[in-house]
Amino acid sequence: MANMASGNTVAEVAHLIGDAARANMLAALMGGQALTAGELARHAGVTPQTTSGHLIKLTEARLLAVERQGRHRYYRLASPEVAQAIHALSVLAVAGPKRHHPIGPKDAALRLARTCYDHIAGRLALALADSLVREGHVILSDGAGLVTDCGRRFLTDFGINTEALHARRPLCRTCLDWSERRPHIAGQLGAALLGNALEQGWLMRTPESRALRITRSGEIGFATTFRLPLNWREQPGR
Amino acid sequence: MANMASGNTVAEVAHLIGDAARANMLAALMGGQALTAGELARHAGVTPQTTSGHLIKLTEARLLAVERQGRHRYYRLASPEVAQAIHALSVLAVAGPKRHHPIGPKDAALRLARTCYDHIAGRLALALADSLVREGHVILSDGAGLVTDCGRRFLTDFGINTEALHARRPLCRTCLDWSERRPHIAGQLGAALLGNALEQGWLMRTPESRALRITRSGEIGFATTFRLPLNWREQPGR
DNA sequence: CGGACATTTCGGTATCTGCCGAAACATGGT
DNA sequence: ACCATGTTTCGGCAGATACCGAAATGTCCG
Repeated sequence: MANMASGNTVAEVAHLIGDAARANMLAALMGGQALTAGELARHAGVTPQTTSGHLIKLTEARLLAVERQGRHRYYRLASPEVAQAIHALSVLAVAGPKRHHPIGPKDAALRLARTCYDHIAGRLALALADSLVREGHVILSDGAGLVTDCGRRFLTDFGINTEALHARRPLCRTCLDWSERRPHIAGQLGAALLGNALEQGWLMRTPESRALRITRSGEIGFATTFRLPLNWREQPGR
Repeated sequence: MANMASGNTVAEVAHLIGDAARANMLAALMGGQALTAGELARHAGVTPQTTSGHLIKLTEARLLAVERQGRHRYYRLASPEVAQAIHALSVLAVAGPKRHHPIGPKDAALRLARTCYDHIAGRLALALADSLVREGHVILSDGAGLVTDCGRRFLTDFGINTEALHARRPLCRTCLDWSERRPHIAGQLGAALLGNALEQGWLMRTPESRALRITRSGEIGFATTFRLPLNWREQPGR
C-alpha cells in the first residue's frame, strides 16, 4: 500500500499508540528527554530489531522526531500535542473504578518531583502551583489558568520572559497529577518553570528515571522565592 | 482470559480506539447524543453482529455507557474525559503536514454550527467566543479561559448559574475548531451555552448529523444578546 | 401466540502484525 | 585495518482479532 507521507486518521494514530511496546516507549519519552533507540528498546522490553520497526512507524506518523548524533539516534515526542494526547489517554487508563496506586516504595523520589514531558510534576509541582495561586500570581479555574499582571512581574523577576511565551501553546495549562490527584501547572509556563529551575541548578535530571533531584540551592531557592510552607513535602495533596 | 473489571493501561485504551470501526463509532458519539447500536453500526460501516462485539468491549473498558430503552440500547461516551482523549487524538490525526479539508460541499451546515460532544462548534461558536472576549466576559489565553465577574453577571442574566458549575470539570476550556483553526469555548461553560440555546429553542439538533440548525428566534437571540457582528457567518476565521 | 425488529451469541476464516534470529549496514575508537 | 557498538533489513512464525453468516434471545405490537 502506498505510504501517504501525510494525513493520519484518528484510528491510525490510536492504533500506533495501542501497542504495549510502543506505548511504553512513548511513556518513557513523556519524561521530556530524548532517548536513543537502545534505551527505548529496554524501556519497551523488546529486542532492538523490533524496536526499530516501531520507531520507524512512530516517526513516519509524526508522533516522534529523530535526531542523529553519531551512531546514536535520539528520539523525542514530536510535539506538545502528542504529549497531550498520551496524557489524555492515561487519564482514561487510570479511571478504572478503583485502582489507587499500589504504593510506590521506590518511587518516593518520583512522588516528590519528576518531569511530566516538559514541566514539573509531583509534590513540588503542587506546592509551586499552590504558591502561585496563593500569592495571586496565577488564577486557576480547573483545567484553565491565567497569569495575572502581578504574576507577570513576579515571573519576570524570576527570570521568565512572559512576553516571549505567547506562541501557539497555552500559556498556562493544568495537568492532573499522577500520584496526587490535583492539577499542577503545565503549558508554556510549566515548561518555563522547569527550564529555569534546571538552568539555575535548583533541579537536576536523573539518568534513567523521570525523577528530579532537588539540589541544596534548590531547597533554599524554592522555599524563599515561592514562600513554600515548611511541610510542603509531606502534604499528601487534598 | 480473566476480565478485570477495572484498570486499563494506556495501551489497552488506545488499542480500543485504534480500530477503524470503533473509532468511527466514537466519532459519531462525539456529537453528544446517545445513539443505538444499529445507528452506530451504520456509522461504522459494519454489520450489527460485529458492532455488538465492539460495543461490549468499549463498554467494559468504561469508554461508553449504555442505557436500555425498550428493545434499543443507547450508547454514549462515558465521560467528558473520553471526549477529551478522542479530541486530542484527532488533533494529531489532522496534524499531518498538509491536509486542508477537501472542502465540504454538503457540510456547509456543519461548518456553520454543530455539536462537539457537549458544546457548540463551528462559526457560530467562534462568533460567540469572540463576543465573550470582546465584551470582557471571558479571558482566553489559548488553551485556558476564565470567566470574569462581569461575565458571571452576564451569564447569570442569560440563564446560566455560574455558581452551580464548579464541579470537577474546567469551567471554561478551549477546543480547537475542526473546520476553522481557532479555539472556541468548551468545558462546563460551553456545555451550559449549548444547553441553554437548545432549551430556549435557539438551536435544534438535526437527526442524523452533528449539525445544529439555528432557528428564527435563535438568529435574533444570538445577534442581540451577544452583539454579533453582521457578517459572523462569512468570517472564515483568521 | 406469531411476526417484525433490535441486539447478541457462536463458529469459522482470513488478515494483520508483533516478535525474534540471522545478518547487513553505519559509526567511532584504537 | 580491525573490532565493538548501535541500528536497520530480511524472512518466517505465531498469536490476536475483525469480519461475516447463521441462529438464538429479547422486546414490542397486534
